Amino acid sequence: MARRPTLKDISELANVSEMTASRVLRGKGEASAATRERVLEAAKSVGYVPNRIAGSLSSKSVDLVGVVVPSISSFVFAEVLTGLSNVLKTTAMQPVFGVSDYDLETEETVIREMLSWQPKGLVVAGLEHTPAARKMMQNAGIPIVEIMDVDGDPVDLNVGVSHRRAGYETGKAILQRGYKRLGFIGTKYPLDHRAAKRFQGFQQALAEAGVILADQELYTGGSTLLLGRQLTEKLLERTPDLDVIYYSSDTMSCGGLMHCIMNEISVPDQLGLAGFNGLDLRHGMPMLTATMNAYRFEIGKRAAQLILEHEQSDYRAVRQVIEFKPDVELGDTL
Amino acid sequence: MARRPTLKDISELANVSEMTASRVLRGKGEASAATRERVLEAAKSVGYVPNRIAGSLSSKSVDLVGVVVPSISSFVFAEVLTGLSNVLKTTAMQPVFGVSDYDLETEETVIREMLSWQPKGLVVAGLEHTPAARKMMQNAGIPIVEIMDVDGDPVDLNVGVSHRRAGYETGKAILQRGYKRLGFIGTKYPLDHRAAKRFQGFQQALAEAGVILADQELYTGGSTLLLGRQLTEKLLERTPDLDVIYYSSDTMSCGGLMHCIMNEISVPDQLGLAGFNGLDLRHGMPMLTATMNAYRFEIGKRAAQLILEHEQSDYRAVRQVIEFKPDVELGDTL
DNA sequence: CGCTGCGTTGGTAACGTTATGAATAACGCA
DNA sequence: TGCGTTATTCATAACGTTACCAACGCAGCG
Repeated sequence: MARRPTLKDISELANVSEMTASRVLRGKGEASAATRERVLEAAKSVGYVPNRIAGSLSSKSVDLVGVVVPSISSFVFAEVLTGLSNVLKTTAMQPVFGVSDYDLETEETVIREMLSWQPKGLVVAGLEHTPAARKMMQNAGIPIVEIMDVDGDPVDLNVGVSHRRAGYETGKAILQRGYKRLGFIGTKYPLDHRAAKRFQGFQQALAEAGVILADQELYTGGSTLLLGRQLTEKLLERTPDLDVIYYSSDTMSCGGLMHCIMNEISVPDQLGLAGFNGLDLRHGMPMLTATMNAYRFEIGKRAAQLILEHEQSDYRAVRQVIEFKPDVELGDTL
Repeated sequence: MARRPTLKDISELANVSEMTASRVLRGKGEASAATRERVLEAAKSVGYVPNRIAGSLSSKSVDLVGVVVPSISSFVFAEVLTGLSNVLKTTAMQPVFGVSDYDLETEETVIREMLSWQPKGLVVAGLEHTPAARKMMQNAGIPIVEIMDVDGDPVDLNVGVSHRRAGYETGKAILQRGYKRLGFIGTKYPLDHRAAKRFQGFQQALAEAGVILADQELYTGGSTLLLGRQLTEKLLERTPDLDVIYYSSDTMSCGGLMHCIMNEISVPDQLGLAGFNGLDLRHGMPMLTATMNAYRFEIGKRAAQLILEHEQSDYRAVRQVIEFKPDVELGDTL
């Protein structure tokens, strides 16, 4: 009653060796119809569930893929995970998730935790890690895919977009549309390295055009519509002559749009708005906000595919970079 | 070079037994400062990562909690996972996720997969499962927490809200506000059992008041703002005299609100709107839509806590139900 | 100086499964 | 009927770690 049934129980019930039972249950190798029948019957009767831990230890192979992301509450990573999971579910692989909370020390712990399960591959968000984490990943002997960002020095495989480029291109597009008084609303670094890179790229575009950022508003924590509304209001109160705002996320820029609608600020004439991510949310809004797609779903998919492609026993890092190069989408708000 | 270092390598490097090395690395039991030093040094020098598979097999205990949800792209489950992960990260437990895609056969496979890792507990969304899945969960000998929904017969532990009640209460609230011509926009069952239950509860409230649903629009797939806008438009075109619409999700009702704003339909006078979930999104909108909170975050938290509380070697199902009973929040749109 | 006790350390045997190659049974053919 | 083959089946040894208990060495004490 108490103990979980093991292969041994099955084999005794079916009057075969453990080995034969194991083969029948896994569908590997030959077995006579009669034996197969008896084993299957025995397994069913006791509700046998194999012990993968023992199996993996013995076969030295695990059907797990580790995934480490900074957060799961954000849409961004939820979509990456969806892409990943869509690919993996066509195989026997199972994803194991860990959350780093935008903290590199936590990330190191989570990565160690993941690797200790000897997964077939590891997907990690971002290119910034502690030296110890980097070393572990280098020595892991499995494909490591760093995702989202390509601005940096990857350990092994790398799939993402250039956030520096995203900020730069958006900055240029804004200037090209004739805006002069630029504002910025974004997260406080150094928590979010990618947001910081977008800001740097943005600043570079301004610098090249000899334009100075008129004002900015920084926040910590998640992006929400409400916060976007509130910070837009605050920024405009302080600097009423802004004619465009660049947000570090579409959620925030849509919040900004809400503020404009509620206060009859005409977009994009009186105020232009631009965000980042290419979120679906934008399509429900009264106006389509400007953005640059972050290819979240595709990145997840590609990361999973890379791991499947590189699955082999003695793996060595290959340092392949896959960069998606989205264009600025002006929408109706620039 | 090729092989991953094992405890044996460490023990040879540090000139101690494997047992001593193991104890030092786990911080269990005593060891002299000198030995500890040498072992730690050796482990660091070769970048030792323990093999949890072997460890778990030996100690017969795994620090995993299985989680099976229908989808991760939806906010709803992302928040549940956040709550869960927030609690688990204060412990040594690690969540392992599986996605069932709203398909019971897939769910059965995923549950079997999860259980084969001998997790400390299993969290599953919903109360509807295949008979085989139910049986596996009953025999698992670990705490099983069915979440989201309490309208049904749980295998063991159960945390959620009554969706039947949610639909019923919302229906009553709508009628109480004096609305006469009621419309409904929701997902096509039987995919989403919970949405179906909300609809049933809603219908019951109408029936009790002798009111007949004036019109409805059903859809499959995820809820988005855009779809909410489109279906609202379609429904109103077909039945222009509707004075209120109940949506099976806040995402959809917010989309409906967008439609109203863009078409100068006055809310809540000309048209009332009500949704479900208590999504954060609502707070960024020009008006706060009516809703009923689904306690997503709390459910995740509570599920994790239940598993921690019931963690013990020979576990027997206890059949405890924890029901959250949110009130209808009228917001500005009813 | 020998004995007791405690702080350390090590040896051995699991844990439940699978890989491997050997053993057995069954079969076909001459 | 006997032998070579092939189809099944099995016994054994891992896999890397931890639990359990025995053994060791040293300090303190009589």
